[in-house]
Amino acid sequence: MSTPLHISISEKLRRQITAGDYQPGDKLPSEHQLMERFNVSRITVRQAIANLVSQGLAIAYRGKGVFVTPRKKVAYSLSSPLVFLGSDMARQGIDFCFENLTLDPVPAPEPVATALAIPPKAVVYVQKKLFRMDGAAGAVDISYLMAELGQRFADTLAQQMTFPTLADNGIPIDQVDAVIECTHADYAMSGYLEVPLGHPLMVYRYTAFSTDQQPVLYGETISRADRFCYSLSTRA
Amino acid sequence: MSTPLHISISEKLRRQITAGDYQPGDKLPSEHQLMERFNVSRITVRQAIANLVSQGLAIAYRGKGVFVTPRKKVAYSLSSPLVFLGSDMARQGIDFCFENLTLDPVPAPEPVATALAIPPKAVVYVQKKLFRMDGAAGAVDISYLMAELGQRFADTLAQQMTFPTLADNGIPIDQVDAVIECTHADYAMSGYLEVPLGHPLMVYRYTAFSTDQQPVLYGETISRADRFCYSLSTRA
DNA sequence: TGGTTCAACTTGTTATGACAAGCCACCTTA
DNA sequence: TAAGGTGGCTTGTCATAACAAGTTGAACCA
Repeated sequence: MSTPLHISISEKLRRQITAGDYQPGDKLPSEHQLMERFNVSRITVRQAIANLVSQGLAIAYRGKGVFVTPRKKVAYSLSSPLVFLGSDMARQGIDFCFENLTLDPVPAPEPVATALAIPPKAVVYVQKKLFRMDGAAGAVDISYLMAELGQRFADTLAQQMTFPTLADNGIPIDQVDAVIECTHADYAMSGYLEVPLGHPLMVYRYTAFSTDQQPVLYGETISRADRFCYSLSTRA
Repeated sequence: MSTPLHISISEKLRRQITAGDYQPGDKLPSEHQLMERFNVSRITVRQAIANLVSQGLAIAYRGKGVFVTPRKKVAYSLSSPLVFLGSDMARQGIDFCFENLTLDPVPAPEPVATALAIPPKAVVYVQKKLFRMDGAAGAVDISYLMAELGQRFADTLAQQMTFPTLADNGIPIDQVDAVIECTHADYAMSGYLEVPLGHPLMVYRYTAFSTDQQPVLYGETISRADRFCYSLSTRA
């Protein structure tokens, strides 16, 4: 066997997890128990557990133990971006709500100004929202809205999602250009989303256009990659 | 200071990276040099480097050193999934090619049978392809093709992408349903994609339908999350 | 000059040992 | 009974040590 010990141990545990010997939420044997079971040093056991954690299969709590991570992901449909996110969640049996963190006028940063086709440092409204799924923090949305719209709908935006707010006031969104990528939690995000530093995140970066092809809204939805996925359907 | 040594060291290095002291592609100091610079043990240095790697900022190669990860990501457009992937790459100035790893008839695993609406264990053709961008392994595609199609086009499939092969033979793809999610490299994928275990990956899991609404192809494109992102445009 | 060998340098694996720090249940005490 | 402390469990941090294995370039030989 030229495969490292810690690999063969973490693979053995992985198979036990996927086979159902350890259910989501179950506690794995302690490091000491694994040392005896596999007759290896603690370093090797810890490396094996680190492998599982880095693969998103387990999560360790100091003083408590290592637990199998719950599995199910929530799908966010991209096929019709105008749908209220909450209804998407409700259809999957998830209790969805959002918290308005901030809503302020600021000078537009460079990428925002480019996306919205306005001069750099022109005033835009930036809104930070925290999305909760079944009570747990799941995603943060940071969106930049054209100044006149932000000012006009400030009260509503704090309580209702952005797309419905705009649509209700005669500004339907016609097109959304977006990019999906993967990043890691920095210090700020690890605080918002209650995850460790470096935890994998998905970023949905979008620019929304109104019916007259004018960019109206630019933003990023940053979500826990272990909780979220995106679904879409494309036709020729 | 109650923050662990390895955290403060990796944060120091992270700041140097983001400040540009170490450019993308640059080699970081060796473990030995970092031990002397910070006056700590090798365990601590290795933990600090592991932090950077888990945050996607660096990548380690045995015998060579630790390097700052290159930053630019290649965008894969999802708006028209029928486009030949290579032309997407070429437009971004990327040299694209693929290697046929395997192409074999196998009994369909359960999720494949469900997606293709065939009985479990019915024969399908599974093809593994390795995508190379500028020579470096960037993505693996594992696709399952209905048996009669796999048998008919086996020779062509080893040299040409699947969608063009089907289209050239009168089987155009009309609709693609897909899910995008984030996972981590297991042992097999870390070998294919030349990344460390646990490296973040993006999965594009698709079912392609022909014009008669019949599922024809099911598969997963698994790509390095530090190299790839997905772009899409949706209309109301 | 061309090819091979080898030494030095890199990261990877693994052991042993020690203490810190978080969590929890049990036991003592008021 | 209720409050608080304590001990034993857990994972986290960090040191020293040794060898394995991949990479590279310089020295050597043909």
